Amino acid sequence: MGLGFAVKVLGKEGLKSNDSRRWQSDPRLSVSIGYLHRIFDYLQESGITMYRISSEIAPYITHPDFPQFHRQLDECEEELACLGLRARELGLRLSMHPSQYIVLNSPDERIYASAVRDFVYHARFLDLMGLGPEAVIVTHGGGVYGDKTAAIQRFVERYKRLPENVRARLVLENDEKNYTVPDIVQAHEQCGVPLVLDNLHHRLNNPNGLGYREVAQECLRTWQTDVTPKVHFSSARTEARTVNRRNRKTGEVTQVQAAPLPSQHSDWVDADEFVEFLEATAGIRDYDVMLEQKQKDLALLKLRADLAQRGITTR
DNA sequence: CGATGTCAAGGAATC
DNA sequence: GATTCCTTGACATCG
Repeated sequence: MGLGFAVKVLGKEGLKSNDSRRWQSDPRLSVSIGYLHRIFDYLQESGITMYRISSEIAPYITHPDFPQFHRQLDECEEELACLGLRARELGLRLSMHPSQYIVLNSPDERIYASAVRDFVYHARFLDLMGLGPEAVIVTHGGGVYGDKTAAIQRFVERYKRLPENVRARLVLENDEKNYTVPDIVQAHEQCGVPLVLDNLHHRLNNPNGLGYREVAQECLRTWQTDVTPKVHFSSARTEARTVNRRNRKTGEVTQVQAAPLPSQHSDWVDADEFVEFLEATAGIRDYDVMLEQKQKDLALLKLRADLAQRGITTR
């Protein structure tokens, strides 16, 4: 089982995950690629084999108002091939996760069109790196718009019409508000999209009270036999945090103990909870785990150590 | 330098 | 139909 983390590196100073300057400063994908090389160095040093690349890696590349950014992939073909070669040498499993604004099933044709543009850019980015089918693009079901069946149907029809290289990488994850595991299973049955199980989202959005084993069985079987399935795992924050709250009228700032929202990610993985998940899903099929904790790579390394103490080894 | 405001983008709830 | 929240981190701006 491989363990991965998302985007931001905390274990080493000065590692940026993308060129995040504003458009006025002419940010560039080539700068981001340089950052990724440094991150790959760190992954190699720390023995981490899975990583989610920032979706902001190519700044403004699909922004309708800034055509000067739209050709960045063409400009960086060689650099991307070189970066991808390195990723393969290091045995990295890479992935991407477009932002919440990318909604394939929106009834608004313009939003649909921009979602396709964004997926096309993500897929081409991974293609230019020469990565295999394990390098997936994760998305959510989108909005419900008052009729979930119709909304799922729209996702399915549009998925079928995506370019082949996008369909080869796009995978669907259950979310904490709209699309449950049974909902995304319905989408899979109609278009074949592989499914990513997110344990925390499942805990928050599980009206039928399904157990980890049954939802894992449903999701893991949706992946081709030659690609290792991926799940998302995170422990929820349970402790209250001290937050500064500003009074709207007076501007006065007071410190308040904020109860955790059930959907907030905790700093660290609860190893007991993780083992519980492992045991619940044992024997179904091998899978990789993308961790989504606040402490990012540090949480991964701590979990790896905690698991090793229990005799469980991870990549 | 620290504090605060802003950011390209959607959806849903609220009025 | 318009406004606000959701949630997030880093950049930009202001004092």
